[in-house]
Amino acid sequence: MDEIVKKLKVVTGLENIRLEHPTDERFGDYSTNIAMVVATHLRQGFGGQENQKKNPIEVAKEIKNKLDEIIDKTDTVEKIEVAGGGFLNFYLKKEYLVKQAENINYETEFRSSLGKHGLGKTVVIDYSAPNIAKPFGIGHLRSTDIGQALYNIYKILGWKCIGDNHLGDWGTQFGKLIVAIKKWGDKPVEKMTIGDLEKLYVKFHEEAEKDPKLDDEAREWFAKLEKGDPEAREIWQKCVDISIIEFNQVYDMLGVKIDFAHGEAFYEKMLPRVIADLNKKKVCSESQGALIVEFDDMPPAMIQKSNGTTTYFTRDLATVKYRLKEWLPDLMIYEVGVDQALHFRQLFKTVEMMGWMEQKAMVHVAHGLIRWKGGKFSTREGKTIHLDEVIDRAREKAKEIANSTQVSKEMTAAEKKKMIEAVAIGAIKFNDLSQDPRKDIIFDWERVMSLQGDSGPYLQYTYARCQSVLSKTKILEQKNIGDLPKEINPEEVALLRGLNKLEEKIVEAAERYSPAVIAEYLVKIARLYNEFYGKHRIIDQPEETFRIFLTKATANTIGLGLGLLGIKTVERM
RNA sequence: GCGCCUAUAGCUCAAUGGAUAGAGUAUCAGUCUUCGGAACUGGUGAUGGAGGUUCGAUUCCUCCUAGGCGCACCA
Repeated sequence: MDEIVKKLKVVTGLENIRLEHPTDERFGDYSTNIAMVVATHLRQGFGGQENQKKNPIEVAKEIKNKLDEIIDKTDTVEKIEVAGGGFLNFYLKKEYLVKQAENINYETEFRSSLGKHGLGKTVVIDYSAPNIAKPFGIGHLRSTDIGQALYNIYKILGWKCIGDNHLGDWGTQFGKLIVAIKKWGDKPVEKMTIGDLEKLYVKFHEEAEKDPKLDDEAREWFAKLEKGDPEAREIWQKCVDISIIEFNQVYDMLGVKIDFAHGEAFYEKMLPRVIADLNKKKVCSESQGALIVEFDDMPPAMIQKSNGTTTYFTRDLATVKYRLKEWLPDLMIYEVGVDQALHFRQLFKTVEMMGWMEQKAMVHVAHGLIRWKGGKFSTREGKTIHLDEVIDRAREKAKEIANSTQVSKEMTAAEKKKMIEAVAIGAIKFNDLSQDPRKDIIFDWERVMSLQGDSGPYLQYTYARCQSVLSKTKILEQKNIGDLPKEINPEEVALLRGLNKLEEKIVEAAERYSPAVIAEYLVKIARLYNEFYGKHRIIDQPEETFRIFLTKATANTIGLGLGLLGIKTVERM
């Protein structure tokens, strides 16, 4: 509310004025604590000694009186109140709330208004990044879901977005894999599945514990690979091909599309140049035969191992250099697990030392690790959760519920299958996206499979419910509302207020790098709508026009929000 | 040993330094003469501990406890 802020500045003479939404509906649409701030300042002797004994409520009353004189009350503001502790609460006119909410129903205009936030700016988002020759686990699912959602959010705000899938397709692990394939592989590489490759990799680690010489062999093979040894390159290429095919199936199923998939190997040829750059700027130094970068407050990072091979730190530096040159980004977001926090702190610092980019323009969205409800998440014991299993179980659950509903009986087999798929994937994605990315996530089958309460399907259900209502009304023009009903009930006011927060929630999600902001918001909207729906009839009521308008705006809000989260809507479920 | 992160209801999560700490789930009790019950209404139930800063602290600072992650030839 620019108008209120502007007038508050005039009255108080202060620049730093922020309006917030009160925690409780009864306190209006906006509130400010400015009177408390002013009172504190007065008490401390700022700005005029004669007022030193003012308490916040008196100050608030003074401000309110002055505001009443200069604020135009014909249009937006209904009333201003002074509340308990000295809060100033602003109540907006219902007509104004409705007018705001109408914006949502003009999708083209609404989107173009959203698109002004990031106009002219570019962001590179690094996400998903599964490892070649390893199955797609739920850890990478988290990076994929959150990364894609951030991509969608920045995009709708007008940023030019570049998504890059930094595939783990290079490194000593391939030395290990080659050794394992040559020693224990029981069929040609091209006939192997990703599961076979994983087993060989696991076997390598088991054997290497008994015979440490295997590690040396693996390092040698990686050195060969880096030098372009034909046999090593061939095996490597086949492993990459097998994996990519499988990953693409996963992305198809998830409805994810990533602009580029420059893996680590892509940067291989640029590495000598990067090392030369570092040397030239004297950013790195030699230590025990290796090249390292040293920091004041962090352990050193390794650029080149003593046997001449590179590390992924070097490749990440090359990646930054490439991205800067190619896309000139204003912001770079890395959606990678928190276990790599130190690596990225070192990387960002080094990039700044090189003068390539400021540290603050690089963000590591460090998502928490996934743990079992009971305790640790042990990958060593082979207890990784494969994505396939999760989706299969979600599908079963969705099918079970669908079979008990009336609507699904009216569906064709194809429609039903599609719906079940959307619900299952929606449930899984929402589970990831509805929590603060930074926190560890407790993997709980019951919660992931929950299709009720705070869940993806709850949103899909509410959307479908809106569509059903809209299909039954005879009101044709649902976008705007001519005359308001005489009275707007509390449920309707609450819903209107909620709907009007869509834009600021999208902005907040981008600022906090947290799709969870949107997920939480959508649940709130769905709840407000369902509460309204439970208490008031829509069709064949005097207020039908207005209530259809609310229904339309709710459907549009949920539809747009779910789209940002990468969750499909369904017309019926 | 050093560094980073986390701790909110039985469980899983919310709360830009603000008003009576919100949801879901579980549990107990209700709503089907209904535009979709994958829904709605009500009850029970919480800020790890000790200090500090502030008009005001779940939020900021210090210490303690518990857990997680990381600390050069893995990524």
